[in-house]
Amino acid sequence: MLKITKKVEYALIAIRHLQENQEVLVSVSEISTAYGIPKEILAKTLQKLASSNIVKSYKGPTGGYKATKKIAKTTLNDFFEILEGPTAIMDCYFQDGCDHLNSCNIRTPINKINDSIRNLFNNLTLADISQ
Amino acid sequence: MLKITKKVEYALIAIRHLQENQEVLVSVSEISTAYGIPKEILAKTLQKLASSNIVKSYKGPTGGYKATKKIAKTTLNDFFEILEGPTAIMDCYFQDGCDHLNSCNIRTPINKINDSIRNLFNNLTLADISQ
DNA sequence: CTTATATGCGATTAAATTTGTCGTATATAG
DNA sequence: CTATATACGACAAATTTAATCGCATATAAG
Repeated sequence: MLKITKKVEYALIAIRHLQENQEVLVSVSEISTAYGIPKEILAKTLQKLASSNIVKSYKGPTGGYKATKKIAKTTLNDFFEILEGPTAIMDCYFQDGCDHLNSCNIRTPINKINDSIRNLFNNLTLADISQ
Repeated sequence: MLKITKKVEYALIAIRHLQENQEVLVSVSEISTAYGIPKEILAKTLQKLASSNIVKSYKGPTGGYKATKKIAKTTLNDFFEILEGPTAIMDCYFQDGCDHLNSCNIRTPINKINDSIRNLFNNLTLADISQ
């Protein structure tokens, strides 16, 4: 439990690679072969990052991806939510429709844990964890 | 991602129920029917908590479980690790044998995130999240 | 001392989630 | 025009999690 997904792992790898090669455009294939990551998954992951302007994409031959200045300022919480949706240790934190609401005796603990984690991730940027 | 498991959820429910009924022994069946939790899973979960002395068990008819004083002092990290093993957002944090070690460019970020989470959970007790 | 009821524990099956693949469309440099 | 890149949706495989089953051990009560 409390594992990050491959999508997030791949996104971190890609972002760091782009940051280390800011002067050129890097294609999905290059990153994919360099780190042994399935191309299609990496492609989709970078597409999500591109639509959130975390990276910038360029189409066509000689196209590829480029790091943006937004990366450093992005919080871990935003980063995770771009890729995976709301940060919640249980679905009932964001969703309604729990069957056990009347007998539920763990709302307070669940909310406290969740708030702590969200607070942690909202106060850590991608720059913070990079060095 | 970053979800807690049902085992942890059930353990939290059971612990809180035991704390609210400290004067009596409570059986698995009682908790199971009160909250609509599968009996066998709840039983195993409480067995783990019992072998870590988070709760105390009594066999035989009229037997059941009882909260202990250790509960309040237990950190979230210990609690999670009793039920789920080491807290790690990626397996490579605790295990060896990663194929990508040479090309891995995210060790620092992964370790920083993991350390942050472990630090958070080591400084939160079950008492802290209960009120 | 037998019986009913509780915990203790391992193996197996079912369900859900995550991961990876495939196919197709669109943009663009040469 | 063609080759190569991103963009996006549907589907399949693999892994993880959740739940079930079966049997053993302890013990209170008649």
